[in-house]
Amino acid sequence: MTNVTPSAARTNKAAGRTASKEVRRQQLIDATIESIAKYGISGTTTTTVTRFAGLSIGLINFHFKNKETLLEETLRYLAQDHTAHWRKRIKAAGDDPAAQLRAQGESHFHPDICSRKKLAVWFNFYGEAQYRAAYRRIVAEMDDERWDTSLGLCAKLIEQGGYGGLNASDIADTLEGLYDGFWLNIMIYPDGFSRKKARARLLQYLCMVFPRHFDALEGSAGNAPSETPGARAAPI
Amino acid sequence: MTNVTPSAARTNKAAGRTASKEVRRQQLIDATIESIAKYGISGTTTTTVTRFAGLSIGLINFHFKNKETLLEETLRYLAQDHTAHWRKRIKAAGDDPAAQLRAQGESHFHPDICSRKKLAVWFNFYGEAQYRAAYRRIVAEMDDERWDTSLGLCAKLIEQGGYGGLNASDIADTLEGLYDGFWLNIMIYPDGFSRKKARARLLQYLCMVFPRHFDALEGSAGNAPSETPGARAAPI
Amino acid sequence: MTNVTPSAARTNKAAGRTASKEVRRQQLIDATIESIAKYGISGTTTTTVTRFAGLSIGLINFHFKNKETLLEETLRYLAQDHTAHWRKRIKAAGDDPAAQLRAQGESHFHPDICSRKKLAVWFNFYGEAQYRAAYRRIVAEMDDERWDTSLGLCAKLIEQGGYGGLNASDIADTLEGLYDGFWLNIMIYPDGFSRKKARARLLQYLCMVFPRHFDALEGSAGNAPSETPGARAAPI
Amino acid sequence: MTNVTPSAARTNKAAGRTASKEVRRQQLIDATIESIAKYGISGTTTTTVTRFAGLSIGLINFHFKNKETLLEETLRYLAQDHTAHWRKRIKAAGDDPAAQLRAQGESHFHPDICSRKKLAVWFNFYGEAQYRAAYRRIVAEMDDERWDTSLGLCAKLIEQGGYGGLNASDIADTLEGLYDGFWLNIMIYPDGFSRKKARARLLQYLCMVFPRHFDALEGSAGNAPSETPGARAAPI
DNA sequence: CATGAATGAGTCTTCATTCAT
DNA sequence: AATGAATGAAGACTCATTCAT
Repeated sequence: MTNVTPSAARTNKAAGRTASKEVRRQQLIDATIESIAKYGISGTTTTTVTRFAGLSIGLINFHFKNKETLLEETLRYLAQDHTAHWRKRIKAAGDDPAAQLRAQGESHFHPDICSRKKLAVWFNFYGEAQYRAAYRRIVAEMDDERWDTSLGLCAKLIEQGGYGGLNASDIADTLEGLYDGFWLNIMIYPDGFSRKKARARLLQYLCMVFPRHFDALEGSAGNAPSETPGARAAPI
Repeated sequence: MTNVTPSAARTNKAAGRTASKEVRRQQLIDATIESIAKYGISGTTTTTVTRFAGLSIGLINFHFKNKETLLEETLRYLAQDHTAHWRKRIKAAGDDPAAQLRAQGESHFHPDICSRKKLAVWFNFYGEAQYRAAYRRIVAEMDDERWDTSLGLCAKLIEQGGYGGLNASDIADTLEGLYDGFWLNIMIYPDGFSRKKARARLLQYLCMVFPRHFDALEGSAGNAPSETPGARAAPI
Repeated sequence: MTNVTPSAARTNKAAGRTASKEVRRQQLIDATIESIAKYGISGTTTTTVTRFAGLSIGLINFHFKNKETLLEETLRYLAQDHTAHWRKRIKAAGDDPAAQLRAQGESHFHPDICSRKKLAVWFNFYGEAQYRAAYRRIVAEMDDERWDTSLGLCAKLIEQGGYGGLNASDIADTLEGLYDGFWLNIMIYPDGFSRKKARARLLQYLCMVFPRHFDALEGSAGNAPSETPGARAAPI
Repeated sequence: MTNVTPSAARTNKAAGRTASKEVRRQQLIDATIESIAKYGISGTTTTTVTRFAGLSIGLINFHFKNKETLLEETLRYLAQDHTAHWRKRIKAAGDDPAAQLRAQGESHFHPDICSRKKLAVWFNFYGEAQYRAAYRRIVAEMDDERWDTSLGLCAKLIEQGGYGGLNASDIADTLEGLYDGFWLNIMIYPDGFSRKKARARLLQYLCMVFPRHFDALEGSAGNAPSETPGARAAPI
């Protein structure tokens, strides 16, 4: 996401009448993320978005059918952004399924993906998902692919490692829970639960499940300096 | 939560002008939960709430300072409701810390707590938490107590079981992640991820971590009929 | 229509919070007529209407579903107002079909019905009728009843008078044309074509068609002082 | 009016950058008529007009001072179109005043003039005439000439035929009423009142007024097949 | 206590007009 | 000449809150 601050806004304006349709759309989507992160979906108005984008109000309805469409496109962008991220990381991890699973998992807690801003936006959309079919569809598509990939990798590990009683589907479900749950905790308790802790807990879990693939040392290494021992500390 | 259906609404009205302040407040809080579950926080208006409650619009501002206060009271009610539930379950579990930890965990996925309606409300509040300090405070208070209790129980188990490398705080964090993550998945994929599955996955995890306390069989038992094998199935 | 002038508006406001729903609705319909007469349908906004009514903008959407509904109700009111007027006049005309036909015809040019304000409103609706089925339905219902009545009266006169080659339907069509055409001319050329002239021309036509029922003198009497001899004079 | 269909639109575009100012103006006026006929004046935007014309939005403000001017020019075009039509018909009718009057009258109901599209546009402008002096001026100019011509012809016939009590001005007024009234009825009840019927009723009236000039047979001939006997049938 | 009509600030959306290309 | 992205004023509609009854 291009970093659009009020001062950057002026630059956008300078880009002015030349900017291509695609550029403007992305500008508005970025501004929407800023706005939702700051004011929530219900506090996000055409005015807040265009103010962040440094553009005039009329533009939202020019580049998107309406505000609702802008919100959906924003969610879609976030989903594709995330999916593209872990796909790239898996590819970069080589052929080892263990490395791939770890790469996928750690992608969730990478600063580019797991910023407070983006988490806030995600949970705003989750809140609305219950009664917005369009949101659910977008999220489900992303989750399905992620889950399927997860499942495939777990299955390979189980086969490779001869892990007797394990069920790949169970583990994929648990991983999914950890990803989402850690996200929520990072969002609500940024001082008590960090990305680093999340990665460490994730590795610990993988070490426990697939001991012959994940080195216990690694897990405990990630674990080491428990930044905030004791209570979860003050929330945001 | 009292079950407020439109037909029940009429009954409320019949209770009429004599109802005590406390009754009216609870009636409005229940209606707020209904409304948020159905329309989300942003779609919840004084009108939707009072319609669910079968009362007149003027009443919200009579019994609560304003709509915002009503929302906060609703969140507080949910938090206390949940806390009371697991406290009672722990008490009922006797003196065994393992049974207590399990009771606390399973409380999260008990139908009274983990209904689709309530989950929807929770995630609506989480969505807004980012920029509503009042919500964060209410949620944090509840979470802290839960986490502390969790931590204490894990510590006891570690001591009892002589589990070498384990760190109670790590496990409490992971449990917290599983609780929240499973909630999200139950909410978004009610057909793909059930309360039953959530309980099974939770027990599996506990078996893995505290094998000398939780019987592996139990875990696999809860695991048994994987209702929807394969893909996560259609969302809501 | 109650005469709502800006000064009267204040009185409405005084009537204030007590006014019954029916009264408020009529107040808004009256204000809509004022507004359309002054600014046309396209120039009629929620603001102009409520300003004429001396009420706040929010009220339109409280008493009517939306602005469109208010417009339809206004047209319906005008149609019913007109229909009620000629029905009453026919009744007052006794049993003579000639007197009844004349009464119906003259009703169109009675000051209560054929005011510049109301004509302006009628032709605004006619302009939109082409692509608003709702308007057409309302107008058609009124017109059908009027035409049927007209037809029946003409048939009686033909039978009574032994008018050989006449066809009641033809005459009803011609009368309908005269009513509408004279309305348009009165509206556009108030100085060149008056209600009085319209009545006179109507009677002339009736005298020509039904000479044994309508006295030629009457017609020429109504004709007498041709206020603006020569050209049609300046428009509005 | 050139027939501008979407496919023709592309051709216009092809005519492209070389088209003369006059051609572009007419193209826009034709598109305006299409647009008003379909969406009404209030629904006619720069976008609907340019879409019908197959041109870009910027052009309206390039070829006309503003949208209002385009509307006035469109009305002026319609008025001149109509005037030119009956003038040509009168000329073609030879020297007989009766034939000329009839020619003028029938011009109103000629398919080129009395199309549903054009009627719709006329009545849209009449609706706005009340508060748009510019429209009234344009309409009045056309009407005055028509009325004067009508008056002259009637005067000649009265003199020729020795019609005793007749007043040319009265008849011109009545004719004007019939023209406008029949137009309205054709527009609103295309299935119940046709151009053919309108011509027949007009001739019937002329036969009645000027029996020695207009053959009764002709009138009854035009009358003959009353397409829809009985009620006026469904509106548009 | 309770009601619900009334208020008006705030939102989304439309659209005539401008202007850099 | 022509284009169409950009602007922002103005419109319809929503809804928390007030208050007379």
